[in-house]
Amino acid sequence: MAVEAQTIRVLIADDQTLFRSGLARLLAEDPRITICGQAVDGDDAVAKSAALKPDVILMDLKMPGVDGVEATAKIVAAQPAVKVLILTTFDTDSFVLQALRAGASGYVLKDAEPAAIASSIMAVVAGERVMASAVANRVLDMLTGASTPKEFYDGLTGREIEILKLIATGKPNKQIAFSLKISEKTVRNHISHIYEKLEIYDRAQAVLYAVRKALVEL
Amino acid sequence: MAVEAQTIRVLIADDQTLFRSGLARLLAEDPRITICGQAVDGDDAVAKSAALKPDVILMDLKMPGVDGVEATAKIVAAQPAVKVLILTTFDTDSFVLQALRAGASGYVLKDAEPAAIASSIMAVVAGERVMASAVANRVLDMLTGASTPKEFYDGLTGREIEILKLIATGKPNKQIAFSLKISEKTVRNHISHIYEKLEIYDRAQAVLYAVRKALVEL
DNA sequence: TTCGCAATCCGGCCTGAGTCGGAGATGCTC
DNA sequence: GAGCATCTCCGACTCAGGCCGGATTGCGAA
Repeated sequence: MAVEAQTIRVLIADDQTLFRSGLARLLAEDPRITICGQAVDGDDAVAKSAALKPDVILMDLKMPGVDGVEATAKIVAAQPAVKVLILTTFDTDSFVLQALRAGASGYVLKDAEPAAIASSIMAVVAGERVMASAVANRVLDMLTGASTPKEFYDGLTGREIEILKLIATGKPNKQIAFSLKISEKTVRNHISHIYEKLEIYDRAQAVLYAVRKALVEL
Repeated sequence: MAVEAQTIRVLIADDQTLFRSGLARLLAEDPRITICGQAVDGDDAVAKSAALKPDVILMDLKMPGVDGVEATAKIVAAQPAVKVLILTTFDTDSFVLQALRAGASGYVLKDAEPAAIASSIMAVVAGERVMASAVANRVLDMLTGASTPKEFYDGLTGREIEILKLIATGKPNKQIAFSLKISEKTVRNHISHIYEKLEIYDRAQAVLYAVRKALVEL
């Protein structure tokens, strides 16, 4: 008990058992850290967080069912004192920002050194925000750039992103127009602008762009 | 030395440092197993395999540059005695079969229990083939079904899959026809058949199908 | 051998998609 | 107020994409 009061209590949320176990084992070697539990998906993370009241949650973004972003939002809302540290493979570009908006204290890449994870945990407990370098620049650009969330999708406007998402679900223009309650011609104009900005030529490439940027679920 | 002669020497190949380290730590606890090295990509795996001569290689499928399938083929060709055990997240459906064709001794899922990994390692060393259940049925169907690799992609023929892959890279029909040295009309006919079999209506959905089935890289 | 299937090709037909030019309505910024 | 960006709409045009019918070759199974 006296020991636990001094160590950081960490909850690991990741759907891959092997990764979770390995990470738990690695972190357990650090005397400053205690693994207080493991969660296999977003719902489980929310529940275990409430029950175990950890200091820090290591949260994977891509999980079945309730994903990391949603789980982060719920946990932060219910327990503001809990720090959420996102674990990402980095190929899910856009979700990192969403997670930070949802209240995460930072994120680290899955191919970081084990020691770096421990350091990051200590840092967020101290109230700092931790950002792995690669995406950090863009995040900082967003924050310093007078909160303009632009230029993240190559200058697409909100409406264009909205339409791009619908394209990427396989919907034809007519259905897109119906969904957004606008004319089909307008949809086509938007799409033309999208192609221009992304320097692509047709729908198939638009779908690929969208999945690469993780604008749609697979 | 006497100890090493009795333990299984394992090489881990995975691009995620954290996963690799965690797995190494987990396996190191099993007295029957010794981690003799780690590789960060396919090329590295081939090189370290030649240098370290491990008994078993745990090989991730999705790695930057040379992927697991190619590395497996090279290693099996150069060192037939080495057993390659594929580690997969399971969302890369098609590559599992390719890896097995390339000479892998089996595959295990990344969300398996740590103990199961150790058991699998022991099994492949003993000359067995290890298959995680989920995909195994289909693999068995293929083997028992008089070696007909059909019905794996909803009944698409080889040619159709070939064309579907090209669609999913964003190529228009004309370029597909040129690549395959066939008429564009023929391409369109094949595509019609693809749509029929997959119960879809256009290119965008075909692209989505392909990325879901991991027929194309992102 | 006959049958079926895969793969190849053709031509015609129709629709969806994408381009172009123009235009009105907001709303923000300088 | 002028300028700019965004969102909206329209008409008209072109063409790639998708569908249908029909036909040939070759291969493997019945």
